[in-house]
Amino acid sequence: MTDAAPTPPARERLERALGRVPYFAQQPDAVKNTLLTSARHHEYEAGQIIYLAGDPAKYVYVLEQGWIKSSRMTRAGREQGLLFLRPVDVFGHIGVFTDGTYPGSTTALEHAHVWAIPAETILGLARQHPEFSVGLIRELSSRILHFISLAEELGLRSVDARLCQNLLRNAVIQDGRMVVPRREWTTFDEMAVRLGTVRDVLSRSLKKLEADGLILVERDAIVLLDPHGLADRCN
Amino acid sequence: MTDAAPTPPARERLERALGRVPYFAQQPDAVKNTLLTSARHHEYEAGQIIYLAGDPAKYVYVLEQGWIKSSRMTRAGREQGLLFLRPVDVFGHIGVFTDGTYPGSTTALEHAHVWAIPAETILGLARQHPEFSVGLIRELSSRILHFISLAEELGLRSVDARLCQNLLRNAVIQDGRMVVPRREWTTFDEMAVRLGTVRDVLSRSLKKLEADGLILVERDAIVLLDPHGLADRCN
DNA sequence: AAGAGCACCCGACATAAGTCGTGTCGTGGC
DNA sequence: GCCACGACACGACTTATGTCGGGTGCTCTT
Repeated sequence: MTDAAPTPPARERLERALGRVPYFAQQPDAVKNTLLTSARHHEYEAGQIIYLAGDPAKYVYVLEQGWIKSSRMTRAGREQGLLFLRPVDVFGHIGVFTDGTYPGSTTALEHAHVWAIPAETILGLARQHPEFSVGLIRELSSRILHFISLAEELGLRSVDARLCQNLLRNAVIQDGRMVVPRREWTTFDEMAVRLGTVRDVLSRSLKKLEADGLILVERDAIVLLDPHGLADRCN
Repeated sequence: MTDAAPTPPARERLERALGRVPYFAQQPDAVKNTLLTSARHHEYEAGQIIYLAGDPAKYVYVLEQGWIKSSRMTRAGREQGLLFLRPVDVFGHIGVFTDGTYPGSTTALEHAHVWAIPAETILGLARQHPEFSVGLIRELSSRILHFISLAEELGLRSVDARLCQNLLRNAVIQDGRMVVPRREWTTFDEMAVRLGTVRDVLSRSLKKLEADGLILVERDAIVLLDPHGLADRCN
């Protein structure tokens, strides 16, 4: 983790990053300037923990580069993924607005650049600028939507169904094929965490889908051969 | 469902109800007056549906009296409880701040009185009054905390563990005993919905706990004989 | 008093999910 | 080339969870 005051080039990067954050791009200059001068740059290596569940929530973060996950763990070591974040997502704000501790742990999945904004700065802006608050409200609401879906899936759907749904949700078109790209960190273990299960079970599920000709698991991608058939199994 | 303009006595009831809503009591008079004049009273019978998941989110509701549940269902009829609300909780706001449709269905568990506030009123207040927005932000954040816990429980904990946790969480002291009160609508089916399982499984879990001397299931309450032993099973 | 409906019980069962031990394979360091 | 390691495969197994069909007792109605 490195620390640096936002010197001109850094400030530019931050400005560009913030500009891509939904609802924050159209904030008045006063808000933007406060954010620009208060944010500090941090860097994390793959696997490094940014904060743990229960840590005091001193900062709200903006993810400039790299993927990050937020999760909760049991003593036994099982892990439930809560969010997988990519640029330019905001994280850490929930803790700031509730009891002052982060609700989940956050880990860098790959080399990541983030901007840390002090909690008081955010709270101050929210109190003074309605348009900033409304942006936060929208951000928080859409996150609730995400967690409602997560709870529904975990409570009502089988691992197979969740897998199919996740594949379809993360699919992109790549030279004519429908694929879910796999990064270096997209191991079976990580995918299992995302689905709320363990590697073995996920592996079996994938095999089953592959045997049924619905998908093709390659080193750097999962090819969706039959999106329609996959959709059928989401029930 | 009945409709009535807030005549003086009604307005008083509404005022009292709003006064008990966290973060809303200390709103400036302008905010309070807007809410008081725009809210309409509705009544629902036990089992009646207030809105379904996907309905256009025209109102934000304040629950004045009675219990309400919010849930999602599969085609097959299985149901996952998302929230169990009691006076004076707010509901329906998520849909207003996202895509304009309610994310879950809401059902009255018993005879219920609610106040419906038009979505535009809420949006307008949020844009104009920072202190109102901050109240909403806190409300939304604490709801996120709830859903994170729900997701964690569903993903990482067994039905037994969830049951123990829920019993402890809902326990109250009643003439010296630690009990979870049962209302008329607290059937095994409803409890199962809350835990994200089915009646039969819940029934077995309860039997097991009873056989082990940890609890006592009575008609109108579940007595926690050994809270410490229950806590051990929450792992 | 009979009948209907509901809440719940119970045993048998099928399937889903998680665990464990071992083995393979490719990669990267030395 | 050798070795260590991490990612993944596979089969055997246990346990958890959900489903089904039938049965009991209670309450409310008529």
